[in-house]
Amino acid sequence: MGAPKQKWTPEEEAALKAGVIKHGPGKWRTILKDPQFSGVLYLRSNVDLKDKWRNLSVMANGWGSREKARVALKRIHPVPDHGESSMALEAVSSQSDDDLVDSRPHPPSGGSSPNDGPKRSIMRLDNLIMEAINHLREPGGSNKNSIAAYIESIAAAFLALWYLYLLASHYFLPSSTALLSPLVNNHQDQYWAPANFKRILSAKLKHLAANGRLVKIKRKYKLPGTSTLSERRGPMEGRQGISPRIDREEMNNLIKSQIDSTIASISNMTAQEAAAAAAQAIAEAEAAIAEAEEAAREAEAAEADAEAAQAFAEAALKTMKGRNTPRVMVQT
DNA sequence: TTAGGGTTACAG
DNA sequence: CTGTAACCCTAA
Repeated sequence: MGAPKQKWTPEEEAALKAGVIKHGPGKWRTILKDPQFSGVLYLRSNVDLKDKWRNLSVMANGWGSREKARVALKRIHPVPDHGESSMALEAVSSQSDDDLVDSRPHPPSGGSSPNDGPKRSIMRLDNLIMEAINHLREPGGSNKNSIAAYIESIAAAFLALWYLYLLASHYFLPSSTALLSPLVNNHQDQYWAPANFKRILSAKLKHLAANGRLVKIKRKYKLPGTSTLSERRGPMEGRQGISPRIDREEMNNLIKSQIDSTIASISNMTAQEAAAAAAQAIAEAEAAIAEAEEAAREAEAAEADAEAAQAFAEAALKTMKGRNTPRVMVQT
C-alpha cells in the first residue's frame, strides 16, 4: 500500500480550467469552494489544483509555443509583426465537421476583404452611432447620453463575447490565461472609461453633424432620412432586448451569467467540440482584432486606443450579425 | 494560502 | 533508464 497516484480525470481537468477561467489562476481555494466545481474536485486540495495547473501550463508551453504566444500578445501590443492570418488550430481542423461550426462563410483576413481603404476607419464609430440612433428611434432624435448608453451597452456585451472567445481558445492554452485575463480587463477599463468615450463620442457627433450625415436639433441627433428608416434592428434583439438604458450593474450581472453558463457548456464539451468552437471563436476574434489594429495604425495617438476599441466593437458587431444567439446552453 | 523547488510513482 | 504527472515541503 504505497500511495496510489490519483490521476486527473478529464472532468476534473475541465472543472479546473473552468474554475481558473471564472476565478482566475492562483485562486485555488476559491475555485475549490465554488459549488460549481466542488462536486467534481471534492477530493482535490488547493495545492493539487495548483500543481495540476502547472502541469497543464507546461504542457501547453511545449505544445505550440510559437502560435500560442502570438495569439496572446498580438492584441494590445501592436508589434510590427503582422503575419497574415495564421491561426493556431491545426491540431483541430482535422475533425471539425460538427454542428458547432457555423456554416456561415467568413473571410477572416483572407483575400476577399477589399481593405476598404483609410476612409473605412473613420466610419466605424459613425456606424455605431447610426445604429444607435436608428435603433433607439426616439421621436425628435436621440441625445448624446442615450447614444452613449446604447453604444456602451453594445460594446460591453461584445467585449464580453470577445472575452468568451478568448476563454474558448484558452481551453488549450492554460498558461496564457493568466496573461490574458488581466489584459482583457484592463482593455475594458481603459478603453471604455466613460470620460474617454464621451469625449470621443462628442467629437464624432459634432463631426457627423457638420458633415450632414446627422441632423442636430437642439441637443438631439437624428438621421437625415428620418421618416423612412430601413428595418434594421439591434443585434442583440430577440435574446435580451437591450433597453436603451441599462445600468452598469445589470449589465455586469448579465455578462456574468453569460460567462457562467458558457463556462458550463464549455466544461462539458468534448475536446473535439471545444476545439471546433475555439477555432471558430479565434477566427472571429482574429477578424475583429485585425480590423481594430488596422484602424489603430492609422488613427492618431490620443484617439488611437479608443478608435481601436471602436473598431473592434464595430467589427464584432458585423461578425456577430449573422449569428444571433450565442449558443449557450445552461446546465449544471 | 500560494508559488516554486523538490521528490516519488509510473509509463514507455 | 528517462520523461512526465502526481504529490510533498517550505518560504513568504
